[in-house]
Amino acid sequence: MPATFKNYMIHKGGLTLQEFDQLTDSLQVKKVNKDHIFLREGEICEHSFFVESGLLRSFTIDESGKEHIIQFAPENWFVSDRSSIFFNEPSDFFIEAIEDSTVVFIHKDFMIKATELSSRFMEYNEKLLQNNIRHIQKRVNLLLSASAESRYLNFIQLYPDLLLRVPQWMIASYLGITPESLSRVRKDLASKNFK
Amino acid sequence: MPATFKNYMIHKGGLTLQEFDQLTDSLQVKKVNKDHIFLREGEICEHSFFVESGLLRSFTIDESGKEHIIQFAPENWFVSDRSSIFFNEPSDFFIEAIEDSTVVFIHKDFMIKATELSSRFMEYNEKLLQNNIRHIQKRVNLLLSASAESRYLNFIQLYPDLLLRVPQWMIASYLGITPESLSRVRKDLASKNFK
DNA sequence: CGTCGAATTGATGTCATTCAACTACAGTGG
DNA sequence: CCACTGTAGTTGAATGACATCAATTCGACG
Repeated sequence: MPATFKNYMIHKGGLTLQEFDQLTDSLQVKKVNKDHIFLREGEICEHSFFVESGLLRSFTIDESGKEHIIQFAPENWFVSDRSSIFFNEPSDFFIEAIEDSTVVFIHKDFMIKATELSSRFMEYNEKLLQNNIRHIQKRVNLLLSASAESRYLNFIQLYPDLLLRVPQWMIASYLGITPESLSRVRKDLASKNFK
Repeated sequence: MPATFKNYMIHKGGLTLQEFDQLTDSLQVKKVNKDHIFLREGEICEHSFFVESGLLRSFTIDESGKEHIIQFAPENWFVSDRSSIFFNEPSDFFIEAIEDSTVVFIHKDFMIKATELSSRFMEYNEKLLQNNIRHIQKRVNLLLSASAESRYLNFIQLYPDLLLRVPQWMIASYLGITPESLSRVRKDLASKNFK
């Protein structure tokens, strides 16, 4: 019944129709409202989430109460706390809907079973992992080397679609700056581009 | 002949002695001097490196010519550019010895063959990957949320042994600050602790 | 002993934060 | 329909954290 997810698993994940149908026990599709919380800090993450429609974010809250956004997950993205799932540890972060969304809850068993069932899925899964590493690694690099402005420019070229959908203060949080600073960065850029 | 590595693969990596011996074609042990470069930006990474003794680092160089240290690899650590190996892409970074070192060159075939040979090794390998993600993720978090001082404190409790071996300007580079700033941070900490 | 890179220190500059005020707007309840 | 409220975004002024530049010291090593 999760049509998008099913297609995704079959076309990109390397599962056959029959394999997929053996795994549906570990899946649930849910419609949730904006602000729904899927995972809280301290909980052990039991599911990955696949976004069929809508938009999720994952974020931490530091000792001083500030939020730091780890990742946005729009349509056809996965989000979860891999470490929490894999090592069975309490999660460091939160996962929340920032739009009304339709989300597939993928129980951790799904991945295990799918991996046993299909070597092509296993490869796909490793590819996801590797991609994830590449992605986070780039982010570390940016944070180490780039100014707020160039991080923002990088953001808009990586996620042009999100610009319109994500409130500005969340983008600031993703970039590691304050909303005020982002506002000023944008002002600067605007003045540069129109003269 | 790489005794430490062999032990490591058998005790932690889940390989049997016989399995390991089938794979030695993909291994070479080399002694290299300080400043030896294992990988340059733009090259495709063909090996993982296992440090038997000594100390390596991986780092990027940004457009303005500044180095940013990604990782230190002391004894019994692995270092490589996973993304470059996995996706067959030019590497973003450099790998270099910062002490005279003995290093096992692990050709990318090793991992592939070992994974086919042993499901226990496969699990071990995934664990390495997951650990890697956890580790980088924590770093992103620190960079987003913590001051230079607390990043330094975090560093010394994570890698107390490296403190003595790594020149200070490299630690600064790892933390994403200038050597001058790190010097001042240390001065501050010293004055706090002795009064 | 002289040289070179690492580390420290001081003076100054820059970028981003903080705090506060203000605008704009969407949602709520009277 | 309008006032009330709360949140997002912008702007300004002051502050703070870290960078930059330059000078000096320190220690390792040839």
